[in-house]
Amino acid sequence: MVDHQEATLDTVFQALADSTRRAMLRTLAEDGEKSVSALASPYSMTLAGASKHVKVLEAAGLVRRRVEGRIHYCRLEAARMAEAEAWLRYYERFWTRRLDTLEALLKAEDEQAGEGKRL
Amino acid sequence: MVDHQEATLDTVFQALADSTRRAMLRTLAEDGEKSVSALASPYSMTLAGASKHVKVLEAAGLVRRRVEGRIHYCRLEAARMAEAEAWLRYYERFWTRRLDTLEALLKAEDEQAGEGKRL
DNA sequence: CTGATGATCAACCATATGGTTTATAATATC
DNA sequence: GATATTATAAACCATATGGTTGATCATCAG
Repeated sequence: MVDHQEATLDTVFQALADSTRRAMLRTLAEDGEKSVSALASPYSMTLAGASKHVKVLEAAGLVRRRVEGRIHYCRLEAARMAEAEAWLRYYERFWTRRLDTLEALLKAEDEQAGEGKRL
Repeated sequence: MVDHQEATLDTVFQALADSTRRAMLRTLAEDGEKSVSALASPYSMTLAGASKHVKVLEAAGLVRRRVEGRIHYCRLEAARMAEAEAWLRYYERFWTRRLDTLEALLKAEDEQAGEGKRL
């Protein structure tokens, strides 16, 4: 059980340790479903290269694929990030002494990302 | 600036993508300062191997080193995790949506069934 | 000074990673 | 059927990674 979780954290953190893949996840978060070539288009990289990145994300459980004809539609599967975030959250108490700095960071991130999410 | 942040996320996530290094960080969080060999002792690995892991953590800014005589004392530098956690936190809404929905459901049910109910 | 200890460095090895090119499979379109 | 489009697969390449062994350095204890 614990081993499985450790392996999951390995693959998730590994998948996140590449800026192209992180940008792909961000695109999926913003735009919803996208084909592989649509995901690939922003990058100066062959389609085959981008396809491999998508495969890494899929293997990490961060992306789900739905094949329709010759098009592979990808969508974000964010749940897998929960474990990673929980892992990091444990360490929050070690940096929250500088609470102001953190709060500023999160607030900036929040305003940049979540528009009109308030109820 | 953004590039620098991306590079930081690269190295931090990369450093976290190894269970030995994550365990070392946990040890430092629990026990405070530890020497390199003390950090290495739980693992069936040469001291040189463990030393390389410590170096990776140090390069990622997750560990600080204080040399005293021949002993290198390491301590956790958790602040660097804040960016990584902030990055992940953006995606929280994609996995908590189900919880939000559930919560709304329960709240409606609660209001319909029992008045003045405490949360 | 001698020897043991804590740690790094350098060289090496096997495998993984990020990328390419070329080929192939599957599906649209003409 | 012929051809173009979407995507993967396979082979390859350079570099990175996780680990080892052996040498070296610095320091502490006799």
